[in-house]
Amino acid sequence: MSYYHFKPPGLQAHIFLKYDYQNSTKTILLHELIMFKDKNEIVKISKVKELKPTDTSNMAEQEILEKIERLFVDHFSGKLVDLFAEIQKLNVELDVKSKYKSEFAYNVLEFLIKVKPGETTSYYEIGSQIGSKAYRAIGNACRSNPIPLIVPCHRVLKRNGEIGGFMGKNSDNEWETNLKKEILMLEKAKL
DNA sequence: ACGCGCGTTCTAA
DNA sequence: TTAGAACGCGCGT
Repeated sequence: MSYYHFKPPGLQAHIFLKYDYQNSTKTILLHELIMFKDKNEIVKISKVKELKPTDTSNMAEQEILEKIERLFVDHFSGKLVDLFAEIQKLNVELDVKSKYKSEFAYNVLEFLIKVKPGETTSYYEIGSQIGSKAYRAIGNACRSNPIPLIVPCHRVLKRNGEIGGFMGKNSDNEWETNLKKEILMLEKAKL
């Protein structure tokens, strides 16, 4: 298990990818995307999870990671990229099934990937689409999303227009909720 | 501001 | 392993 770190200019967050590189197939299996306020947190997590940094001697691996980074840089510089669709065109497999194990959570995921940059939805709307009134449970499913941004849980708002929580935090003026707002602004979504 | 609803996770047998 | 209590990026009143 390895990690790759970068920071898109314009976004107030560092991005940390946790992945495995399969040498035989030259593909990357992406397990997790984590966002951090500052770089120190990244060092902490990588130690705890016993992750090795990217093997910069492996050109094929490095190349895929830089392509992924480019997509994020483009996206947050205003060129609105469908990250889920574009990353699938690279030699990357998204490891969503290990976290989205229940049928319920998988339904939420399937709906989320249809929400494109600049659009928003609500927990209520997801509920009516998947035939459930468990709005809080939908929130929990979004929270367990292993790859935020790529699976766009940040585009889900409360029905009354409030921002709602993000990455475990739900009170105003937390770094996480401000980040959610910032991302949506960069995506030029109507709030 | 309070009660509700319901999938998931935690906890104690 | 299994029931049941507790917990939540919410909703309606």
